[in-house]
Parts: sequence; structure tokens; C-alpha cells
Amino acid sequence: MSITKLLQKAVLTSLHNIYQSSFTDKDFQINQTKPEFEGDYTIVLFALVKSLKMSPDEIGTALGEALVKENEFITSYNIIKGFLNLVVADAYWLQLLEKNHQDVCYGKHPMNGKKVMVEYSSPNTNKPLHLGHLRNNFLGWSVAEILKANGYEVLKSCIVNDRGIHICKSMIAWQLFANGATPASTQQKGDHFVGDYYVKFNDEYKIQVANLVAQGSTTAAAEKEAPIMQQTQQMLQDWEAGKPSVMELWKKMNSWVYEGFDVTYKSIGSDFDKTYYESNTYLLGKDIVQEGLDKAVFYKKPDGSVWIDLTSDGLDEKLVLRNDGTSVYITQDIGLAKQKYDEFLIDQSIYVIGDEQNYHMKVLKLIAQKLGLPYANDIYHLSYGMVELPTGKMKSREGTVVDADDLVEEMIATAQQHTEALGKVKDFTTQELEILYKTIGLGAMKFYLLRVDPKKKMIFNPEESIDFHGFTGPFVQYTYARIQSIIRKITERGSIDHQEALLPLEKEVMFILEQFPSIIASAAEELNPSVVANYVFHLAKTFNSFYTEHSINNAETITKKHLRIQLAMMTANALQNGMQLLGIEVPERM
RNA sequence: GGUCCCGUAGUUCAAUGGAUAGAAUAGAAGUUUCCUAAACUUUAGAUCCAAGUUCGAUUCUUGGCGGGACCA
Repeated sequence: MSITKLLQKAVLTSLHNIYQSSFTDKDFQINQTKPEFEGDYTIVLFALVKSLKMSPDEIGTALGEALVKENEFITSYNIIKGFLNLVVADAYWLQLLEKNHQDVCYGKHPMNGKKVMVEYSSPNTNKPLHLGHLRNNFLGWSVAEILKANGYEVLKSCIVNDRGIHICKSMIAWQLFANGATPASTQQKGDHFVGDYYVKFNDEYKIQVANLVAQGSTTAAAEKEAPIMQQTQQMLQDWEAGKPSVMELWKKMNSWVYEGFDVTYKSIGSDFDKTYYESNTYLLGKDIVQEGLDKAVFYKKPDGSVWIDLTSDGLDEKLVLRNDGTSVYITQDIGLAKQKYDEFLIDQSIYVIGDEQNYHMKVLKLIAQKLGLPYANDIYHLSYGMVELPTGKMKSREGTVVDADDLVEEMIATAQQHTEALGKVKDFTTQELEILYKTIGLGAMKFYLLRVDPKKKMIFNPEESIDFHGFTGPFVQYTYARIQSIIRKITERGSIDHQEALLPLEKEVMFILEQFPSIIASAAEELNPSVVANYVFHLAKTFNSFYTEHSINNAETITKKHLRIQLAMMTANALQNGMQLLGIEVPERM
């Protein structure tokens, strides 16, 4: 049990003993004591003042006395302006250390029998991944790991947007301009190759529209009539009709893209237990439309289109089936949500999708609820903010989109430069160096994108992202590597002296280590990896202060040495486990 | 027009309604005969504005101002 829970229970018991009435944990708060006061944890007394009609000092004194008397792990107390500061016994921290310093599972929670699906990544097959996708991928993967560490069975899934007008655009452009070129013939990664034709489409389209406008068309008419657009629309129809030549081209170009994606996914460490393709799911949900009509949740307009009225929930009327009988995104999404639930019997369905789709996801959940679908309440949109550049939003038209592959390459190259400049690993083999550069470069990038609260939009500053100092992945990795270096030199282990008083920095590190299980739990509750990133940095930072101040191998006494070795081991373990939850490896040397 | 989100040091980020608002980076000054200086120490610097609720508000409410997203 965590120390805060122990304290909570102790306070409730003491309060009951003193005042003979029952309280709940909502009647008081437990905070960490501010460093300028003596103590480890603090009970805020103000909330009790009202119900007990006594001064904070009176309550604090009675409570403090009782707590110290009734609990071995609380040694003393002091009261300052309505705050009851409690000192936790050194023995408590020491037994925590002795018990857990070798436990590689420290911080993780037992299986809870619940099954969750996390859908993330979800790329389009008309262009390569960019910076925004990276935030999505790292978030999704990390959230899945965090849930696993909290005892959930997790399925990672991905829906590939492999059909539709945008896919046809690159197909048309390839037909028109490629002269049979392929990724192999141009030595290009498949996703980039296809992405280039998507760009070519837009270039040509722009020219054609301009020409039509010059000939007297209105812009709106020109955009509709441009020959290349007409061809694309025709191709979409052919695709839906299953025309063999179109299907063949579609399959060929998509396979190029998948080859490219595979390389990227492998390098950034994304993986999936189940991949859905929109070409297989886009017809789903039509049966649900009928069900909705039967239940009068949906209604039909005179033109035959089907709608749902969400105005009573503060939203709009929403189209669920077009008058030509084709479905819209929301229909498919409801269909896929049902399929996921039916196929895997999941308890919760998490969607890692950008906040631009907040409205859409709200509608999805609401429709599911109105239809009375059993999984409706377990749909959760993990909404994250867009990644912007210091100069503003990324715009493909202005060529400011940061490509994922380029970025990865750049980060690894930067890691190499820094490492070479420091010259600490000259004895590494070429292969070891390659692994190290990747570990550091990707570690820096993942940490940079995960350290911010997912809900908030973030600014990606290229210069800042390649800085390996301060609040960064390499900082944490470095702390880990230094500890490993010490541990490698250790020849003996021994027991620790429980009588010896803890130094402030020793205690501070243990204090932070104690919180690790609670941190993992709240990261899962909030579905927020930045909680872990902040924690791991804080731990590393505090350990580094301890490390410079106190020698481990040349400690004052042999028992101190044993204690500090255990402290270092437990810290390294927590750092490694915490980083693992973020999808970041830690090197033994750097 | 409607719905929603966001305004914290120069910059990028923290802070279940609690004590003197924390970090990082950039700035200034230091630390290496000693376990990896990708480190450590010291220093200066911020809650958009105005009301309200509260013993207490960065946090909750309302209204402004500024920025962003989405819906037709």
C-alpha cells in the first residue's frame, strides 16, 4: 500500500478515535510537505475546522499526538498555520528499499481481468507519415504499455485509410505522369514515392483550375470541371464497381505504401495486434442504420437520406446515410466499433485521434448511446492536440510538413555527433554504436513528444528537440547508464543498518521511488504518458543531485555503501521501467 | 451563425481549491587530483483583464480581450 493510503487510513482511524464520529477521505487532504518545512507529508486541516468547530491548532495537536502514538511509521509532527506536517520514520523508507530494490516488476500492478483495445496511428495510404503521426504513434503505444502495467489485457489496433477520393488522386497522377516508374526504379521509399504523386495531382489540378478560370469559369465550377478531377471521380466509381484494372493499380500502389510504412513503423517501434482496412470496413454500419430507423432513433428525409437529430444534446442534425444509399464516415465508424466489440469482447475501446475530430467522436459515442449499443459508454476518445512549428501550423502546401523518416534520421545523426564529440564509447563496435545512436536519437524524440500533456497542442521546436540536456530522454538515459557503470564495479553486497539516520538526499530519492506505483496508476487513469515522463525526469534529477553529493563506492561506512547500492539499483530499475512505458530504451553505457 | 478548447518567466512545459506558483532552456556566476561534467551548485525572471464563489482561486462561475479547432 502506498504511503499516502497508509496515512489516509491512519488519519481516519485517529479522527474516529478522538472525535467519535466518522469521516471520509474527502474531509481532509494529504499533500507533500513543502521543502521549506519539516516533514514528509502534510494534512490540510481547514476542511475539518468547519465540521468540528475547533481551531486548526486544536485539531492538529490532537491528531498529531494520536498519529504519532498509534503509528510506528510516523515519528513526529508540527503544525504551521493550519497545516499538520508529519515526519515518516526512516525505517519505513529503508524497508521499502530492502524489499523492492531488486524487484524488476516494481511499480506494476496485477492483472485486473479487463480487456482494452487501443486504436492508434491510422494512416492514409496517399502520403508518408509526418510529425503529427509520430505524436499519435508514440502516444498510442505508450498508453497501451501503461495500461498493461496496470493489469489490463491490451490489443493495439490500427485502421488504415486505404480507399477514397484522396487515394484515387495519387493513382490518377501516377497514370498520367509516372511513365511506369516504381519505387524500385527510382530508388525511393514506397510511401514517399506515392506521396509525390499525390502532390503532383494537386499541382496539376491547380493549373487546370487556373486555366478554366482564365477562360471565364467561376472558381467553384472550375474546381468541379477540371479534367483531372473528373478522371479521379470516375476512378472512384470504377473502384467501387470493382473494375479490374483500377483494382490492380490500387493494390499495387498500396503495397508500395505498406512497404514504406513497415520500414517506418519498425524504426519507431510501432506495432499492432490487429489491422483494419477501410476498404473492408467502409460498408459496415448499414445494418445499424436500419436498426436505428426501426427504433426511431434515425429518421428518413423525403429524399431518402437518413439522419439523426442531436439538437437536444447541443449538437446538430447529422447525416448517417446518403440518399444514394452510400454510407458516411460516422456510419462506418459505428459499424467498426461494433465489430471490434463482437470480435474481441473488449471492455473498453480507446481511440487515439487528434482533437480536430472531437465533434465527430462525440457524435459517434452519442449515436451509439442512443442506439442502446452495449459498448456505447466504453468508447473513449483519447484526444490529442496538434503539433505545430514555431512558425505556425504545418502546411503541406507551403512545404513545412516535417517528414517522420527525415526527422528520425536527423535525430539519430545528432545523437551520433554528440556521442562522438564526447568520446566516451570509443571501444564500441560499429554495431554497438549504431544501436546506441538509435537508442539516444529515438529516445530524445519520443520523450520530447510525450512529455507534454496529450490534450494540449504543442510546439515542435527543431532546435530544442535535438538538445540532449535538461528535461530530455538522453538526460534520463545518462542517469541510468551512470548507475549501471557503478553497479558493474560492485563486488559484494551486504545488509544495511536500520539504525543509521538517512541523509536528506538519500531520503528524497526513496521518497520519490515510493511514488512509482501510484504514478503508473494515475498515468493509466488519465491516459497520460506525460505523467510518467515528468516522474522519470524528476527521479533522475534528484538521483543526480544525490550522486554528486555522496559517493556510493567510497561511502562513509560499509553499511552506507550497501544502502546506496540498493538505492542506485532501485532507481535504475524505476528509470528503465518508466522509460519502457514511454517506448524508450535505456543504454548500459553512453 | 452554432458548439468546443486554450491564454503561466524571453521561450517550451508543470502545478486532485491549499503554505513563498515548480521545471527546462536561453541569461549571469561557479564546480572535474574523487563512482561517466549528456552532470551538479548559485542567481535573476511569470498566472491576459475585470468581477464573483471561498477561510483560501493558476485551478470553479460570469463577462471582456486574444488565439485555435470543429459543425452546416
